[in-house]
Amino acid sequence: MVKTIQELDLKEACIQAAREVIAEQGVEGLSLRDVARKLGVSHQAPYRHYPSRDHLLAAIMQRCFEDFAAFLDQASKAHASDALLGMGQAYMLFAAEHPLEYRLMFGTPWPKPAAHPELVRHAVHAFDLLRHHLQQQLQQRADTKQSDMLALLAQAELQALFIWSALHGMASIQQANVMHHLMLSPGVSEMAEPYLMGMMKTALTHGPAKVSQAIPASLKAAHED
Amino acid sequence: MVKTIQELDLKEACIQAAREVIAEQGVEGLSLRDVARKLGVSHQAPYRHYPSRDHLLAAIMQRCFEDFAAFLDQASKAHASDALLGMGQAYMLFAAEHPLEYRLMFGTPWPKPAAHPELVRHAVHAFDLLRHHLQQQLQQRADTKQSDMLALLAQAELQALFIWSALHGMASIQQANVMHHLMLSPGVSEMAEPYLMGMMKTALTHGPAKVSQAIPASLKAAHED
DNA sequence: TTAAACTGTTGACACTGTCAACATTAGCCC
DNA sequence: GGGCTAATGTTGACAGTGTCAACAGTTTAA
Repeated sequence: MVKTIQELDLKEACIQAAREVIAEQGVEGLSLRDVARKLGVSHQAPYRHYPSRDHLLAAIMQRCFEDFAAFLDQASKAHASDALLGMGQAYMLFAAEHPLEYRLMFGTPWPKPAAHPELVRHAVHAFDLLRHHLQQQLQQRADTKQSDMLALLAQAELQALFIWSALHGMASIQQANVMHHLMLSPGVSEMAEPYLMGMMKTALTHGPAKVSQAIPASLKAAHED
Repeated sequence: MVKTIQELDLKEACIQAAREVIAEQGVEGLSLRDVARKLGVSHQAPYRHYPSRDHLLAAIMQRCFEDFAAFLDQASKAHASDALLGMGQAYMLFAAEHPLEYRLMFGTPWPKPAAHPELVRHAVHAFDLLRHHLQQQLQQRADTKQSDMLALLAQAELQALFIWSALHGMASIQQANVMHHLMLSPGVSEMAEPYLMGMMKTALTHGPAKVSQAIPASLKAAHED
């Protein structure tokens, strides 16, 4: 009897088939039975390789993070003159070209992190690319003066979180396809992303301004009625 | 026979019960049959008021946007000396105190927008608060010089998108509870939000720097293998 | 060779959203 | 009032889902 599943490797084939289903119907439409049908296999076969639907999803998400990190890494190297800008643009490019993968990584409610430590590791690695790059850059600029290494690292992390926030926020907005509904002035939609990049550059150049921490207790009280 | 559903208004009671279920089990765990059980009513009763599960979800999301917009509006008025900062901090406060509502509005895949125009209207309204405020502020600063009204509006929209991106990105990161896994330097986690506010203020004060649009075609090509 | 592990199959269970048909009630026109 | 219609709620069914249990074949190891 000929095996109909591709290449005799069901575990791998599950991931591939699931990614296809996700590409067709979105994450919500993914069902284990669907991938089983797609592979011409009984509805319980995938269960021999993944203890639950969430575990298969976690495996797919892990792949996405690997691809994502590799893409960012490649971009920062290929664009060495301004690697930071390269990474930023690569981030947005990836989100635009792989909306479903991006959604899977950052838009889908995660399974319990404790159950999927590998997934967490790979996700953190993508962040570390950004963190390490910023740290090196700061260190390079400040190496003449003797600087506190720890403070430098902390600053790099703050910058990384800022950059990540801005990029992720913009990518989310673009993915939600919500700009069409905002009735923006002509051209604004296309300028939003380069504008954001410019603002980030300004902020990173000048550093944070002082803000008065002044959310009044009155608001909190009025709100927790 | 005594009606057991609260206050004889099943349509309204559905929304309330659904929000409770969501608060307990998250959006994914919401089922129409659950809310029916919770209200002591047959599993088809909610169907008389909402044509589908998505319509009930849309109604709830709409409520959330109303609350959210009202909260932002109140904050900008209560904090008139720097209304923009007030709105920003209110945004983060709302996300922190109502994580499930926030997730519902910005983290859940939306139902087809065309089927729920009211929902879109309410969501856009929250954005308009920010846009109008920025527009007024720009206009006020520039009224001595005669400025192009249209360009002013476009600039306000760019600023609004920038602010929204940064705030939404940071809120998403905080909600995902992912900072714990990043092994950040001590104190960084708490400083991330005020740091972001400072960076936003800097960017808004100085305006965007020029960036070289230089994502190379080579990357795109290498990527679409 | 024999026992154990791995991998896949069939069948069941509880659960879901949704459709169809039926029952009850409220309101309204004559 | 009587009767018609719409609104509202109920019961029952159907297909689809994730998951558990029991079974069968195949590979591996002792």
